[in-house]
Amino acid sequence: MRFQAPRGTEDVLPDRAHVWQWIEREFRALTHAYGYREIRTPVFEDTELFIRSAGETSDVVSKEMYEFKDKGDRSLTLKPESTAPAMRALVEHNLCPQGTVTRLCYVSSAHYRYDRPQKGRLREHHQCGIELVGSPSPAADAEVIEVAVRFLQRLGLMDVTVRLNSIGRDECRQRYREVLLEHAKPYLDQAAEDVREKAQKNPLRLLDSKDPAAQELMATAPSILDYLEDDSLARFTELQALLSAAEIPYVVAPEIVRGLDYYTETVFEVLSSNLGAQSAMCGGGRYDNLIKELGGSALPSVGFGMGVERLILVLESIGALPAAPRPKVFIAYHGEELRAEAFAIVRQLRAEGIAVVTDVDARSLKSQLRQADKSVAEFVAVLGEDEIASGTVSLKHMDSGDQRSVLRNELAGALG
RNA sequence: GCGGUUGUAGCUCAGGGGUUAGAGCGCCUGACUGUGGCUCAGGAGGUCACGGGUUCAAGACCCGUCAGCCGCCCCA
Repeated sequence: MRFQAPRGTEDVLPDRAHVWQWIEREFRALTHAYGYREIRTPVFEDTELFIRSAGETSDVVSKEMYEFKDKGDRSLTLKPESTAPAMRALVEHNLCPQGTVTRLCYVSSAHYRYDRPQKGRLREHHQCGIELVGSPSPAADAEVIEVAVRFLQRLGLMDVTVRLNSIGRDECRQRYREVLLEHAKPYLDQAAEDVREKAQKNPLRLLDSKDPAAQELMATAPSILDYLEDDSLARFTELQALLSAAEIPYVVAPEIVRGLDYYTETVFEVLSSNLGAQSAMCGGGRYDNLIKELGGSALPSVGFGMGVERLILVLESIGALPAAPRPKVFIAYHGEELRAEAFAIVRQLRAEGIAVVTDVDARSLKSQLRQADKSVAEFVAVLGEDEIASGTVSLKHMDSGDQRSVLRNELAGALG
């Protein structure tokens, strides 16, 4: 019986693992510089947590949850997103006392959504993200967006542009929905059943529809920005000023809407043309009501999530993946009789923290050189009868081919 | 969840009813029995995704399942 990885999941193989390590290392370093502290939450949560936060009618909750009952008859769900779990933990452990601001991040956290897989869309995927809790200031939004952009730039994506919008507060959205439905009435009257249903559930969805007829209609639709409350508009304006001052490239995109119900005011995303239909690399926004909804105090907050698999696809498409780390030296030896002697050298070098590979099978010297070549080790040290006699090794630099004789007790230094 | 498309060696693919299924790359061994990459020679490696059916005969045709990909829905 042969098995394959479950549908929509991917193995990270050794040739790629260093890329993940690099992304995680860079993300930790950057978020640390901004004062974010890592949080790790369980892979599953009470199902109700996601229903309350993302919203009963959201696609994530209504059709994409990995929900199951445990042996104690509890309804649990593999987390489809990380904001709600992080905020659950924040409330549970009182991580953000009234009047303070708390910065949290998560690194390659696993997420599960039961959807039809395609390139860039998996049933298990990973996100790096941050949450800035406790501030209503547009400076908080600006900081979060800045972290996302600086991170992508740091990885080598030099032309990233943030797409930015404000969807206001509930009252504003309520009014705008009606205006939008009215505008779309002629279109909806002759639209397909599922389109009408979708419009009924969430009229804002019409805005980013890919249907040409809908797009044409939306081009002449009133903008939500004209319906924002005065204070929302003022905050949105100030956010743009802050982004400009920080030299964050952005465009206002009134059509963007997010799929989770908890978003308020600022929403944003970063797209890439290298991802096909699943073009969003990063998405986020403000959620001023969520924490209260989860039983905490009214803490206005903002955050983003970034898809690691999608990020890697983009980096790969522009040739920006880092080279694999190289072993420092391959210890080759001539014949099985010299293996113990070779291993003694190997042990000594490793004890000094040097990355060393060697052959366990005592194969021919030619074979060992080939192994060394494949391992991309920087050096090969050859140990044979002659070297034993003189207390040396023959040290070969693999890139140049230069070879010289080095005393055994000077080997570690010669590798430097 | 809907529509389409593909599945043959580790990888990229050829073979589209007729003996023991092929190529390139990769892998292993060898070409002065102490030296990688280049070249040459040899070798290993396949339940032709899986299960059923049609046929004298199926890798090929039909049905189902599983999986990948493309689009939609949605999203990271």
